[in-house]
Amino acid sequence: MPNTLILQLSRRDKIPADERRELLDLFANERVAPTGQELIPEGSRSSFSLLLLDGFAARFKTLSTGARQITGVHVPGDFLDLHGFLLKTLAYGVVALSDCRVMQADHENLRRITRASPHLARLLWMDTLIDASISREWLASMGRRSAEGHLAHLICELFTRLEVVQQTSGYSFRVPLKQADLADILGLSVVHVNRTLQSLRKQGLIIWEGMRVHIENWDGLVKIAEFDPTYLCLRSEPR
Amino acid sequence: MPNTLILQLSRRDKIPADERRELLDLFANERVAPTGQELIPEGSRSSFSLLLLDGFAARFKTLSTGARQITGVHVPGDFLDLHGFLLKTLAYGVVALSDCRVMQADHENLRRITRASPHLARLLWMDTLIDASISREWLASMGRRSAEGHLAHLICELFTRLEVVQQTSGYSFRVPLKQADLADILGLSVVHVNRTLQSLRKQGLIIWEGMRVHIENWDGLVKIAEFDPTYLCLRSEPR
DNA sequence: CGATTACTTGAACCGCTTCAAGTATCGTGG
DNA sequence: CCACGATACTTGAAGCGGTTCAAGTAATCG
Repeated sequence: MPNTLILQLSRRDKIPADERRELLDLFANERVAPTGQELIPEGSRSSFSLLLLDGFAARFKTLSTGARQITGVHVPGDFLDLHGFLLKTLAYGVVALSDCRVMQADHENLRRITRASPHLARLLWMDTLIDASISREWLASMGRRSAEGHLAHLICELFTRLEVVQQTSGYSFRVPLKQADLADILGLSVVHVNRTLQSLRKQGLIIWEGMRVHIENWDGLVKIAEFDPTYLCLRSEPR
Repeated sequence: MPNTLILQLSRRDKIPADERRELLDLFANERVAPTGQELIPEGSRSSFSLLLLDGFAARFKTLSTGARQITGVHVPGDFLDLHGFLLKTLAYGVVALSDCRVMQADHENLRRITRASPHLARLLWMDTLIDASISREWLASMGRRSAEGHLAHLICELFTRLEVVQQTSGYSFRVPLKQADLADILGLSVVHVNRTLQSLRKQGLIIWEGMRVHIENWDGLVKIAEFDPTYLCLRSEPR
């Protein structure tokens, strides 16, 4: 079932059949969470980590004003909280942005297979490093890109990540994000997200209708986003 | 020599003497880099990772406009690019913000000791996870905190991190950051950083003169920063 | 069909940027 | 030892990007 994870990992390194089997055996307790449910509460401790099989989820932090900042978006094949394996206490919550299907990997088992297989340990470590790399790229977006560049960059990133897990068809893909979610991702107000989307539409770069996104002009979008996929580490090499 | 690394790690877990020895043996080729030198060039590949022994360094990305965003600040005892061990190609450069002393750990050796000792592997993995956790907290600052809250939060974080490596005396510490560096960290203009600093000073929260910072009112600073150190994982527990 | 939620639009406002100039500090060569 | 240049910091004023408030429209759903 967690084939999307295998798709992600094998995009970055070769994974022998026995390691695939060990990975797949890791997961149990498949369950479904409806849109809006807190999959992992803020500041919680847990004895397992969740793998997202289906849907979109987001890491978030809520400030005292009630403002919410989303610090990461997860697509199928992503771990939601693999860092919880070692950090123990999570400073952030994870919420389902759409209906989600997840499975859990007990930390006990993670500990067992990472001790037994240094290569699997490195692959999982790498997974958390790519996660971190995305956060850094988001920091650059927040700090130094315009609202338009930032949004364009997000669209480029989501498209690229969804392509890896085969959730695109041509330049079209499903993104179950409301404009309010986008606002919390981009650190903008909903009103401005709306206007920024319109600007991208008027330039003939994208079509965003409901939850379907179509990129009309990839090169143009990449250009105003200054999108360079290096940070997503999509080359397969020994890790 | 790399005692600050041990200070950091043992703040999060117990480290047996033999592991300490193995860690210390990892590092070689101590060298000094003057302020402004690029310790690691943008987009580079490397066969070793650097540990910062002394000074301040920063991860940065430069956009086509020439604007620079700093996505992470390093203090003594921090790895500058431990993620390079597995990611291979680094999307970011690292620059010395002050005169720095560094040592290097060959990836070959990292591979050897992480294979031999699962616990050391987990400690190093954890180190990169804390790094990621800081990035996420920075995202929350960038997106949803005011300039004042953001700067206050940075000061709280730097104080806390420097305390771990015993680089504070009371509420005073040395921070070799120019206002231009602060601007690139906070994603603001130099002018506004200047005004925001003045505002914190006028409220009697901090004294920032040259490279010396003194926190006059910790509780007040924590309050406007909404600083909660959970994300720094400062509790010692089995990892 | 009515209620709720998502999206859209307009207008006033404000936080931060930009531009431009001035001051302070410090190292360096004459 | 001072004059000079370079760099960091500071200040003022105008402008813009994004927010906020408020209202209206469209889509969704029991």
